[in-house]
Amino acid sequence: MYKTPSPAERILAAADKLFYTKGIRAVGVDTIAAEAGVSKRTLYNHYPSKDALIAAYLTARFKHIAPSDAPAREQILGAYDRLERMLVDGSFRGCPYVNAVTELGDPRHAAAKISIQFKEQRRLWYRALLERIGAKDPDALATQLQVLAEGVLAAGIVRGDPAVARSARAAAEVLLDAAVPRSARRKRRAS
Amino acid sequence: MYKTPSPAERILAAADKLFYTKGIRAVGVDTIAAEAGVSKRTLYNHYPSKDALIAAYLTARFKHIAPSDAPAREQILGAYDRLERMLVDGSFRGCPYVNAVTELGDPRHAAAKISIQFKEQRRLWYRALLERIGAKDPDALATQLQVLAEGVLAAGIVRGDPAVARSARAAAEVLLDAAVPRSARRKRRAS
DNA sequence: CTTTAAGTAAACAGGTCGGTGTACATATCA
DNA sequence: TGATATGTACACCGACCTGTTTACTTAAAG
Repeated sequence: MYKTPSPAERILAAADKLFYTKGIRAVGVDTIAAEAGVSKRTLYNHYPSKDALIAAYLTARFKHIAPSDAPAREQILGAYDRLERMLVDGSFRGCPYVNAVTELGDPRHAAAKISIQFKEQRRLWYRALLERIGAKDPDALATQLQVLAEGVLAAGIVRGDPAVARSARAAAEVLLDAAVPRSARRKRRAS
Repeated sequence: MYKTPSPAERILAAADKLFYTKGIRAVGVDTIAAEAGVSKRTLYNHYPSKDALIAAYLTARFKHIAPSDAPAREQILGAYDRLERMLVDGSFRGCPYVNAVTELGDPRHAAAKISIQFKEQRRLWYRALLERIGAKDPDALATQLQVLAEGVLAAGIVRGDPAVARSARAAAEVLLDAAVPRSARRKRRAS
């Protein structure tokens, strides 16, 4: 059923794994080529430079969150549950976009632009859900919820305690309760 | 009045500036020696390795927050105001401890231990203040406030919008209001 | 005056990095 | 069959990295 992955796909998969877990600057192109089971020449035939490979790596991680019909509050709080699951995973290394900007330093690098786009996409996801439940000032609250998530990712790098994610989830609940008008907070019955 | 800084001090100052603004891996010891106006030999006489210099750089940044008699709530919210000021500064590059762990990757590096200590110290600073105003569950709330701050630092790396810090401050106010018992929230009169 | 400590300048050692050049193998398709 | 595209294997380049060595200069202390 599954086609054997093409060289380009294997290269990207190897780059994803190594760039994320070891760090972009810590991994050389030779290592990626070896991990992909591909010669360095082939790697450079598919990606003209390491920078291009970095950009492809970040773009490929740019996963859109599947739209869902679940209650908005559940979806939002679910994001923090996912963070908690990421934290317990041994290969957790924080946010790949923040890491890339940190490691590369240069704000003109393509990675910087991709990272900004990703963060904004996430913020808009929060905001759309907040508008759906009629939260007041959904724009500011979306920023707050995302900063909270960002904080979990950052804190998780230095000490991956999943309790941090649970605390953030609890904080998000407080913020939601304070911003969602009482009329919209009717009890949901089991279905 | 000011003594001319010793070589060791100049080296540390140069390392601080370059490590923070350009990144640890992006800066070589030669560059630091040149910036300090010191030969490489002298640098290695004071710091036996780059790793030792990195550790010294992080330790030197380990500033304890000056204890203050100001109201606890003011002190806590003031932390977010300081974040906002950092964001507008052009040389802002996020949290040096998180950056170091990200850039070095190795969790056994001395930088990792130093970073954990720093983060825990900050968390305890929040907690002590929260206990003083009788917040309920000061331990969890301290974590939440710190995650919020951490999130501002991380978000500021990819897009240094100071509005993020203001949003975080507002979120902190909501969290504080929800956790501080009504009895302790008596109006403070102008003095 | 001489000794000793601490500094400079510059070359060097051994290694890794990103990236290229060359020669050879394989597979597809006209 | 033979042309073309795509792959491998591997040596090679220049640049830069951490860290060391050598030889020379200062400056203060006994």
